[in-house]
Amino acid sequence: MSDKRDEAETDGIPAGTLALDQQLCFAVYSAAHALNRTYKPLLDPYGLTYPQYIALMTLWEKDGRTVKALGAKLGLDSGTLSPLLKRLEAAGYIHRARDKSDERQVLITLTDKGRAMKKDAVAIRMEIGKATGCSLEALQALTIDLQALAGRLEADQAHDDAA
Amino acid sequence: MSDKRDEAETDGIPAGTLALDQQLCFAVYSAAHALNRTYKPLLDPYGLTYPQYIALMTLWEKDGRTVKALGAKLGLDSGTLSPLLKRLEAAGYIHRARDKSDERQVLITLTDKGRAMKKDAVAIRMEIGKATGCSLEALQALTIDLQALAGRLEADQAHDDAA
DNA sequence: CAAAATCATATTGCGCGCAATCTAATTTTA
DNA sequence: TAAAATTAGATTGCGCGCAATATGATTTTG
Repeated sequence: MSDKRDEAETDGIPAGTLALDQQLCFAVYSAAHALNRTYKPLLDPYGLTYPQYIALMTLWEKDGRTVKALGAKLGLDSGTLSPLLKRLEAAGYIHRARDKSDERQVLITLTDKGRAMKKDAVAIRMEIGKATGCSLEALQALTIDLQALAGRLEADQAHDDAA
Repeated sequence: MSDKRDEAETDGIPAGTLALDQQLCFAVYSAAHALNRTYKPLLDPYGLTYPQYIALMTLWEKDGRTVKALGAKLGLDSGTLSPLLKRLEAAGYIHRARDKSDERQVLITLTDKGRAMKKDAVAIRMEIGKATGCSLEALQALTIDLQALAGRLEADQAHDDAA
């Protein structure tokens, strides 16, 4: 009667039907939490959370961004970034200042402490790499696949917004 | 002087040094947010959040779990699950009841509404599949890689706990 | 130039995620 | 069996993430 792979269920929906995408979304969900939990003990000594650390990373790449530019890079809005950046400032990692030429904008710049943290991040990077237990090639391939997935999902959302 | 791929920076840390793992952790972070945002408009009509939907999925797979068993499956503790399950109960998707043979445990069972939702999930599944724009094979490969990554990260954490 | 529209950021409210703590039930052990 | 230890959940507090709203600053329009 029913296929071997999709065994019948009492509700009439084969057991395998929902499996794949559920597995994907659950796998992304689980991997994000697992990474978060791996970073936590490494960042706790610095009083940093994982999202705060990610924000610092983008500033190491290019300092002096506006809140909006940071938000575009991180995919976060001011509702998330404003309080996060206030906490990063209170912790001494960044400085916030209104742009004199356009008072609507707030420029985020690294402090000495924020720049110094970049050197400590090298050790954190090695710990994470060790925890993943993956080769650099495998991590790179996975990264590319994830970027492609996120890119297509975002494009799809942009498409829906236009409709 | 410096290698072509790792151009020197003013702080002495080559630009490429931090890039790879940053890209991976950021890619996982971004993909999780993108998936969440893709699910949101599909789940809003049902008054469900993405984590609530994931909890329902695990109950479709096996109904009548305890809170602890659900937490083990989802990687969540009671601090997250207790209020989430109370909201799922208030929305009419599940029923919570103390186990008569062990009053410490709370058994979570699907209501008729909760079981009926499984049929609607088929349409949601197809929307997500379309939004990813990936072949089933590609999604499956990505899922396996992510499961492997999460598995190794969790094993690493368990190892650290023992130390 | 003044009113309207737009833009950048901040604030509020709600739900998730986690650590820490609390309560009640069960099991261990002395 | 009584005391101690363990277990399952619930609660509290804090930070993230997002929608909705508010506030000023700038730009556009009439």
